Amino acid sequence: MTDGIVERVRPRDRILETARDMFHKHGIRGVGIDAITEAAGTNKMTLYRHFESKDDLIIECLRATACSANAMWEKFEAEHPGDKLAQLHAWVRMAADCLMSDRRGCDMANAAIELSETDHPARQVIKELKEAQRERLVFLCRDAGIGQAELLADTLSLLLEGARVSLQSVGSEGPSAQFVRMAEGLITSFRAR
Amino acid sequence: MTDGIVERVRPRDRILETARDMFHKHGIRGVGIDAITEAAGTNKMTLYRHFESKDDLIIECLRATACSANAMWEKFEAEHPGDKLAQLHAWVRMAADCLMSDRRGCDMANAAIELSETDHPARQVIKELKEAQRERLVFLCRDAGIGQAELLADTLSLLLEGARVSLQSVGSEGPSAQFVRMAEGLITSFRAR
DNA sequence: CTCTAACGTTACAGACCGGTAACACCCTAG
DNA sequence: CTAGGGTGTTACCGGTCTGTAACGTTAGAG
Repeated sequence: MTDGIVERVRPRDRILETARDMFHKHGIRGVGIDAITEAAGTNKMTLYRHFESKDDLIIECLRATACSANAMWEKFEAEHPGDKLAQLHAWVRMAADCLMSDRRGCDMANAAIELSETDHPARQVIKELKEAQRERLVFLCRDAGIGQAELLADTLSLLLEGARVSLQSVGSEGPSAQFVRMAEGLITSFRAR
Repeated sequence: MTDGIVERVRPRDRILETARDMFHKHGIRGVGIDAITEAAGTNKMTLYRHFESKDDLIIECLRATACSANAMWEKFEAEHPGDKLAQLHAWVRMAADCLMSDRRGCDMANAAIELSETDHPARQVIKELKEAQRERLVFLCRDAGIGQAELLADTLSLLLEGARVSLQSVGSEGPSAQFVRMAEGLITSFRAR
């Protein structure tokens, strides 16, 4: 009955990882506390000893997602140290991989849509984290020597956001299939200005 | 106790309109049958006499939304008969108005995100209706004399989809604020090719 | 070994959900 | 006037949800 290494992981981390995975796959409102704890190999009481409420768990999941995103940015810098343009192309590639390997878009955006209450505690977190991502992309474009850096960054942001949503409504054969072509075309176009 | 004209509208239509409005504002999973019937000035039994289930009601709401969208296209043609390029610009203006006047994006896309089950009956409807919208935009671009019509149409689609999602996560000051500039820039760029 | 803190188990509260049954009512077509 | 279809009312079913209480168990630090 030993689950080996898995059992060595602290319940809190197991809950967090399981919740992230299940929220991502089935949506926040589509997953209950019981389902999470069972999948994490623990129980409801333990969950509520580590998280104040489901909303609190949601927020922690979003923070963890933001953490993963930040790790991506560090990977870009590590793989192309100093070469900001190469990092921008790496961003496009990463985004495309994300579109191909996963049919459920961005956790932040999905959460923002699901949690329609304007005063939901997660909304502020989503906004902050999304703004941070936007800023990083703007800086990357600027440091890559692109004139209208903000406009390119915002355009790329909307394209990716749109592609991840389109993927969920019309599937992988829809407009999102052209994402790389669009993004690379835009970068080329902006560099020529 | 007479509600005047409102009372003259058949319960089915009142339910449909109310459900559309509430699903749009609060999300599908965020609105219950009881809340809809109460807001529509009727009751649960009457709803279930006109709709097989909540899923059925959802689907009918989406069809109604698609109907409204089709009315938009006819308005473009009526306002700029034969002038496809003007109609394309009208599409951009319409999209921008939509972004400014409403903080909750596209009902289809939101539903696709909320209804994460891959076999949900609404998914097929969403896909069909979204594909129809895509086709109309492609034809419009083509008839406007644009060479890479599919690519422009898909890019504009993703931009709008992304803008509507971004609006919900970062608000109106985010990347979506630049939507018109992006769209018009793209049209100009594609026309020059 | 003992003490303690984390964890597990069971049961339950209270609310809400989608959906149905039975029955009373009203308005209109004939 | 009357028959009947559409509508309203009430009560209910079974299920699921978040969150809590009380108590038993385990494992590691000292």
